[in-house]
Amino acid sequence: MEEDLLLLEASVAVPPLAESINKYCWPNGSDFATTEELMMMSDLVDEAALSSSPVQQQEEEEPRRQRESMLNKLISTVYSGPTISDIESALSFTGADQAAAVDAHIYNSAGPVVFSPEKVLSKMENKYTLKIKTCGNGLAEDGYKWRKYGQKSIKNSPNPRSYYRCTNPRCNAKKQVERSTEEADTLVVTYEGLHLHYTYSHFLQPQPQPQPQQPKKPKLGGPPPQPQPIIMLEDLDGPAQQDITTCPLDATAMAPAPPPAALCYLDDMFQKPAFFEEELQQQHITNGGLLEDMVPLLVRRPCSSTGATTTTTGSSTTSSSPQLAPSPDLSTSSSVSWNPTSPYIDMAILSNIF
DNA sequence: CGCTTTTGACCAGCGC
DNA sequence: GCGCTGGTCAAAAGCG
Repeated sequence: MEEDLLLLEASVAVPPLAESINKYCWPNGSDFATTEELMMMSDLVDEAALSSSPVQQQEEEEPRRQRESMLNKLISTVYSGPTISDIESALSFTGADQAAAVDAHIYNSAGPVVFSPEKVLSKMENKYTLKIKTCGNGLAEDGYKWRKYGQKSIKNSPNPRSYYRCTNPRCNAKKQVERSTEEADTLVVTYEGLHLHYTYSHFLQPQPQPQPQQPKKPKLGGPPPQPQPIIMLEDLDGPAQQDITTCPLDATAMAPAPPPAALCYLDDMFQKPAFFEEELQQQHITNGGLLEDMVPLLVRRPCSSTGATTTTTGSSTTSSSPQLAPSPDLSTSSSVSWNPTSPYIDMAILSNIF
């Protein structure tokens, strides 16, 4: 493919970038570049173009257009889920519910609109299942703080199912966790409902690095949480797992990788640019940082080709202290300390949205 | 003391 | 209507 050669040429022309591109190209050793990786590559190549001479830039203008076209084609090929416009459509309700109007405001490019979470939930699929590889420690973190409110033994399953609810009083997100019967080191986590907030600790509460080790609850007893769990997103509507990702993830970010449509926005957020933090902080102060504040930030902030030096360092200092059920079967949730340097955004939110 | 987990009871949905 | 099953409630206990 000619366009592929352009990418390769760009990486060769700028040696430092070549390393970076190699880092993002198939970082998990697979032979398939995810759309996220493609977008990262695109940004890196854009940098190469910007660092070139004006003449070179002019000469590279056409290849760049071709590349963008190629990326768009690839994205449209790889991703068949909801698009940004779908999301905006889903969020752009002019609800008659005045209570909802008071409680939830979002903005789009056309100005403020009223957003009714209930209507979004009814319109969008708000339940999905994750299969989470636990690396032997039986832990699964997703950046949220959960409170366990029940546990039931399930028929034809040797493992009990635990029920968790988001501790945020304004959030009705829930999840069910049970250990897979097929794979002992895999947890089946079913998320239900939208988080009406983001994980404050990730964006707003910088923590000292390295993060101090938090004491673990005695009943845990196991080894410290280890990074790089493997997760797979499973569509409830079908038995087959979607080929979402098997990328290693930070243990503090046990959440599905975002579908590609969100990638250009996520890429920006991973940088945590000053404007973004400031905006988040301001909105957090004014109304407690609800999801409806988060979403417009995602939607309003289009992909920027400037400053796209994504560094997914993903240091994993999981200091969470989830409590185990009496049986040594599963353990997720609770008391998450999000590593502020982690590149992983609140994927649970985003996966609900996208 | 406040928060979280545990666990039996209760409830609702579903199939027969 | 009845029983089964999954989901939720809430009091008690545990923990820091």
